[in-house]
Amino acid sequence: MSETRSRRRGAQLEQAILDAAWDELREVGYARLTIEAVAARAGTSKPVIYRRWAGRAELALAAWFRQVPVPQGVLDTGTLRGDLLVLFSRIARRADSMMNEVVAGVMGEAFRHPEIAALLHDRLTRPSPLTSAVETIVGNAVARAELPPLDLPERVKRLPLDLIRNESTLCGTPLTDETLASLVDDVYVPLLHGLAALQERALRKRD
Amino acid sequence: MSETRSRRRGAQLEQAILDAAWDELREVGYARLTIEAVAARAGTSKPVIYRRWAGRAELALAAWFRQVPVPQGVLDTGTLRGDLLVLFSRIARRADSMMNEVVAGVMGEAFRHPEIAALLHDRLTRPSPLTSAVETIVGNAVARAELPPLDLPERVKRLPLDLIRNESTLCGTPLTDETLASLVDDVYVPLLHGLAALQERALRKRD
DNA sequence: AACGATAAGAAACGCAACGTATCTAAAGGC
DNA sequence: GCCTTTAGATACGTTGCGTTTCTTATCGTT
Repeated sequence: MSETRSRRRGAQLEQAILDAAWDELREVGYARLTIEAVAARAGTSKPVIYRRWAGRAELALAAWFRQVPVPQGVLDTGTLRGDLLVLFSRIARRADSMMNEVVAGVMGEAFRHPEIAALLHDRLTRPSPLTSAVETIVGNAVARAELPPLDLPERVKRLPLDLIRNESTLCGTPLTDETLASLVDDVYVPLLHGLAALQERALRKRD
Repeated sequence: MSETRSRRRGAQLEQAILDAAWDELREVGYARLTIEAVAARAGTSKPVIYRRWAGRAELALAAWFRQVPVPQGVLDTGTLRGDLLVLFSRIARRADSMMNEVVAGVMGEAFRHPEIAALLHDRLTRPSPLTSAVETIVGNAVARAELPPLDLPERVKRLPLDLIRNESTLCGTPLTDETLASLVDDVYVPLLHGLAALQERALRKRD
């Protein structure tokens, strides 16, 4: 056993810690994440971690944010509903792997630490590959004349993720196809039609 | 100091513990809830609590469920949007007092304890005063001919609570009036119109 | 190449809360 | 008034916290 492993510093060490934290998150989840375990796994010690992050929440968020979202290929099933179903299940698949438990756990602490809440909120409301996927899908539907032209409020672009996170955090179990279908059929598609109709109506009234 | 306080048992003791747990929840939140503090506050001891509940999550849920929702007076501002705004802000006011942090915290543990997830899910999807308030409001709007008649899927009845919980858990801070207005104007009202339109369209096609 | 500032790594700290086990004596059922 | 149940008290070992102290490897500078 070589005791000669060189002593890491700076960015290299930071990466190793974040990798270890991510692995721990995947194995035991946020609730059982301990600084000590992360330190052990990264082959370092607690003070090194505490010098960089204030606590579990910051560390977990840093580890999470570093995982770059895999850019997803464009999709076009030919119908709005079909595209949305694919999008929703992609989100759900990615979501239930990890995110929800981390989000839930971190949120619990965000209650007392506004700066953590801010980090989290910022991350989850920022435009993302996901919101632009929504734009593309709706744009395609409009081009197909499945929908009248419409403006998407930011909140509506975020809604798929919010719906899925909500559902998935409450269930614990992975979302079923029926649930995803219900989100699309009972909520999102009607919402898009309603938005388009109301915007059209407002436009007509203005003339 | 009278050491003669009678020794409570059974239901009476249970109430006292749940009251103490609820008070602790309001004071320090779920993240800092400790069994020891609850025991101390209730004037009892840890084993008594562990004999009844398996851990923090179960205790917190029990304390929460026991708090009966205050039945709210009927509301009728004369418009769908107005009624919804009142409803949403009522929910938000009640929600951010406690619920979110407990839900977030419990969800963090639900990840590893399916039976807790089930309890929580059951509680949050069950018909409630809230879902019937939605029914009433929408019913009134239909009666006023603000909306065509429509069936509300269960998911749509639950949506106001879900939207507010989502927003409120992410923000940490109490929801602003603008946020509530955005939920109503960008999401819920369009959704109702879209649902009505699609249902109407489906009906017409069937004939 | 030697020096000095920086920061990693190891160890130990007191603290808080965990969940459990043991014991006593008080309450309620019969 | 006996007897089963169980509340309440106490103490236990354990875990992880967040911090402190100290040694020494690494890096930038001269």
